[in-house]
Amino acid sequence: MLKTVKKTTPCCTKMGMKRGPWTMEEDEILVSFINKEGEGRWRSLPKRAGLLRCGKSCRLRWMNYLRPSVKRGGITPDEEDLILRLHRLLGNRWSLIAGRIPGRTDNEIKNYWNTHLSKKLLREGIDPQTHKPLDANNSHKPKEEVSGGQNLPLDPNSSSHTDDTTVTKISVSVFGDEDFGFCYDDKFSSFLNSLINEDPLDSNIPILSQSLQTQDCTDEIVGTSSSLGHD
DNA sequence: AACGAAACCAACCGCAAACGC
DNA sequence: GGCGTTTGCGGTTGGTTTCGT
Repeated sequence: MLKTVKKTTPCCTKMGMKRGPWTMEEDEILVSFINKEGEGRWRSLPKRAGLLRCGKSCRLRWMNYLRPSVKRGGITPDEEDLILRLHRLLGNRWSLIAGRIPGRTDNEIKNYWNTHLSKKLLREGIDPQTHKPLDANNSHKPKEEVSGGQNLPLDPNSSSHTDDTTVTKISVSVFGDEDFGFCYDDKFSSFLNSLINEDPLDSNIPILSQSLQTQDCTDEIVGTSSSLGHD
């Protein structure tokens, strides 16, 4: 799987690289540089901008804090509801979830989930990973193990993000042990949109079925997993 | 007022896919 | 097609703030 043993580059531990919280001066330098030169080429950006930070750190700071589109402030109830629904569907695919919530970053949503929502679900007796009642999880092992499925909408173990841009497997066992198979991203996107625009949880099942039925996903289920939309 | 515990969140780390030569 | 580099992701850490005693 891994091509070769890669020399990791602990960029932030390099000599002279600054770490920790960003100062206003650094923020200003980064913002004005990106406004002038644009995003990208993160690795060389610090040098070009005159910052004593690693590229990763600059990118993170920009993406999570400095971008003009980043919305600051508390998560609204609507957003919270959306996060819950998307997480039930997608699992810990924070960037995917964030992509559906304008102005919110994956880091912010991840933090909000870990500090608020997962605890809230636990208080309500719901497993934050499976979104099933805790009792149900304990009393009987779900049968998706038999079919190779998992409790999570998406396989938590294979946490690879391989398929985000090509193919996405939706195993919506949460909604009743159904495996919807593989769908290409545009289909998945429209499916998510339908989910977002529709209301509450229980009504999602027909929505899922309907939207997926119309998307001839089954064509992609068999035989294409090896090509996975590449080339 | 002082202290410790809990909560919060920005930032870091390591991994893997995507990209480019 | 192979290989090195860059980018993006999710998990985790640790510093700061808030809360309770």
